[in-house]
Amino acid sequence: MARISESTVRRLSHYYRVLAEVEAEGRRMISSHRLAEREGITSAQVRKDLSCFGSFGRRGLGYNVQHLRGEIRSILGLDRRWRVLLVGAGHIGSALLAYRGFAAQGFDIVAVYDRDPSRIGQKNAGLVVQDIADLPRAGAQGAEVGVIATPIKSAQEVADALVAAGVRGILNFAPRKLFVPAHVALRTVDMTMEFESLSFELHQARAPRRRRAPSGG
Amino acid sequence: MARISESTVRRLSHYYRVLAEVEAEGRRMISSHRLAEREGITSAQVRKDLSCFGSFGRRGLGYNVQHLRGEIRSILGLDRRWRVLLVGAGHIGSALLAYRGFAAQGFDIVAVYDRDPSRIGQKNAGLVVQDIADLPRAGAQGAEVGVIATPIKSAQEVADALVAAGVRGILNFAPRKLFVPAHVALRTVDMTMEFESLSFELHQARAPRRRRAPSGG
DNA sequence: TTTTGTGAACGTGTTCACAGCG
DNA sequence: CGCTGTGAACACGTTCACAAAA
Repeated sequence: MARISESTVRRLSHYYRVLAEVEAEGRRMISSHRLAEREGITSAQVRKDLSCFGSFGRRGLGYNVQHLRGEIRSILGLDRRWRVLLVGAGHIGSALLAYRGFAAQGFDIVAVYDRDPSRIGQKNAGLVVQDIADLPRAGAQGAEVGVIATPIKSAQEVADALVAAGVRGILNFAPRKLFVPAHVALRTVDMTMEFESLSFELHQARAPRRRRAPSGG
Repeated sequence: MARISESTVRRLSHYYRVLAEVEAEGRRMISSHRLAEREGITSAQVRKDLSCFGSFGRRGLGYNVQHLRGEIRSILGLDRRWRVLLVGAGHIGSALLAYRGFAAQGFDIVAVYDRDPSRIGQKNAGLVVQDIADLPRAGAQGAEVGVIATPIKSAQEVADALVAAGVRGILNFAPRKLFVPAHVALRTVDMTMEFESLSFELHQARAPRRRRAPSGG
């Protein structure tokens, strides 16, 4: 199997969600064209993405919704459960704990850690917040994934601890680049960056081609 | 000025944050090489990105940290404030309200809306949650940005309402593709997708090149 | 005829490599 | 000599266009 691009995987995620909707609507088949339409991309892109993993469609008919959804679930590894360690019981951490969507997709938060003594021992969404000093023992829990929801300055340190605890993947919500060994998968959700990117576009829209003088031609 | 790629803008965000750190460390100058190192990219990339907007460095010396940071702040439009409407006072919405980082970067949430009667009228981080039915009047508040922190099924409808209310940019936290007019900037933060992308990579790492038979060659 | 699957063409973003300046 | 700024080379992802299958 050829190398799969990050963009393809992202779109697979989208297809998966669209297929859930389409299945709920009661449709049995869907063409690459319709699938593309709902994602705002081209049908060729859809077919190319799917062809990385096999031939799931039938010429002249399209794709069987239920079957394709099952295939993508399997490709994305969503047909199994992942044990997750959450570090940081602040606003974002609490939001993640409360969000039921992750459990629905196979991610079970099995432990929560924090550094703040006032949070340690508190119960949050059914889990008792543990001292981050106990994290190294977490490997024994068999968790494969770590989520970092701490302030920026602790993020790299926490990442190191998670790696030492034996996780194979990290989802980082702190807005900074983290360095992890090659065998550890890393994804970063950087809301700050999205805000700034939005700010850039809004700013550009007002003054699309300024050079030096604000009043100049 | 040539068209700026999305990736360049994202990296600008990163440079901006690194420069803040570097400035706090008391350094006066920084080379593209050092800047790149801290972001895990190449120095050519840094220079190319910056050259889209001007010549901020000095050959043989590098870039003045404070000056470059100011330039990027201006490029990203962070030297002004943006008025933000938040829709959805659930877990994510509350986390955003409580997060002080946004205000620090120029984003002021000026109003919060929800559909749930049990939330409407409640005070959240100093703001009274308003009925989403009152959103159309929001245009009068002069808000330029809308944040969608609602469940998936309401997201498109809320986007339409925000556009009608006159926002020029939307930051979407609901995991689905939204359709907005061309003059409205849109960014989506899709945590679910990041989880699934992580799941894919972890899954792949286990069985990197399977075909059909799990036991076959 | 409809729609997939895919090589080829195309466009965009990244890296290289070096001229030019300090 | 050190480091920036940048055209040229390269790699990668997207779109086109069509043969093959239903």
